[in-house]
Amino acid sequence: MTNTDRDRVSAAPSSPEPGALRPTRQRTAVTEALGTVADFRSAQEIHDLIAGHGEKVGLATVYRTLAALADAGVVDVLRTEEGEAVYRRCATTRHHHHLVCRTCGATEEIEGPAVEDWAGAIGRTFGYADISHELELFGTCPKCAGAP
Amino acid sequence: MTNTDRDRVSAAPSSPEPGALRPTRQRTAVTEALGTVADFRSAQEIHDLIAGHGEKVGLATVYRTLAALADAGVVDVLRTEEGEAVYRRCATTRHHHHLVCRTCGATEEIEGPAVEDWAGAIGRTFGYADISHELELFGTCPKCAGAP
DNA sequence: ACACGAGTGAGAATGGTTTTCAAAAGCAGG
DNA sequence: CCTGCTTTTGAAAACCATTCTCACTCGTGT
Repeated sequence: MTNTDRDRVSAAPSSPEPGALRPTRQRTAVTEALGTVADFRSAQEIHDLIAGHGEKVGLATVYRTLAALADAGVVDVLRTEEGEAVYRRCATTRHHHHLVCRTCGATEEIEGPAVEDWAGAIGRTFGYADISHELELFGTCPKCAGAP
Repeated sequence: MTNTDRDRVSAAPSSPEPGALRPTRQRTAVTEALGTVADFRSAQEIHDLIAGHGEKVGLATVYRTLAALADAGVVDVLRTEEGEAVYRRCATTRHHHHLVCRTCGATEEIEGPAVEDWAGAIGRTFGYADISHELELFGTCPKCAGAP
């Protein structure tokens, strides 16, 4: 139920393409805010970011927009230890993972073909189909390790 | 306050080792409930499970006990897509991962020394210290693939 | 049995996220 | 520039998992 499942009415006189989002001031503000930061941010932080920039966008709209973007694969979502959702616009839309500094939040995008293969092999071993996986690394970045 | 000052005991008589949990009816109920299921369950589901068994344990206590068990490494915790925490008593307390059927929730415990090494190597490459990682596989188990 | 701290539970509080719904904005055609 | 239709928005309320509060009970060592 967390899906952005809109009922696309086929009776629409001249309905455009399905799934086409209307470009609005608010949505622009969200994507721009995402562009100004390099690490994962919560919806509320993004909301504050926009506010600090002078614009005013409702929190609900930020959540909606973020969900839509995540849905479209434009942003990556992951959950903090506490279960809070954090978002980040990634350089690539391709499948990849992250190495996140648990102190400052700095993030590196990483790929691991070996892991992908390994996951597939494990799946086959157990007879599981349609294997997918979630993998995130956490650590302390050089900067934070140097100056605690 | 009627301070019966005779207990000037600096070495508290009744606080021996830290981390020693007192065995109570409630805690037994929780661990037993965990023993009757093979897959990951939410705190509330476990609470219901206990209730269905005739026992009555407060939800808050279930949460507390689960947290303690997770803390002790006796149960594994992971987050569902929606951010809900789910718990499972695993066969081993050693570090491992899971292959979870996304249809029926059946779970296999898996180990991947190669992945551990890979994670460490990645960390070193980027100069990150104290590398840890979260990894879960999802798929469709043979049973569910056969009879949808 | 006694005392005292750990453990418990009902309900309130928290806090992130979603929903509601009426008003505002977009879009296409007249 | 109007008109009718749909999408989007936002403030506040609803939701819901989880945690906290606090008076009370239980387990344990003496």
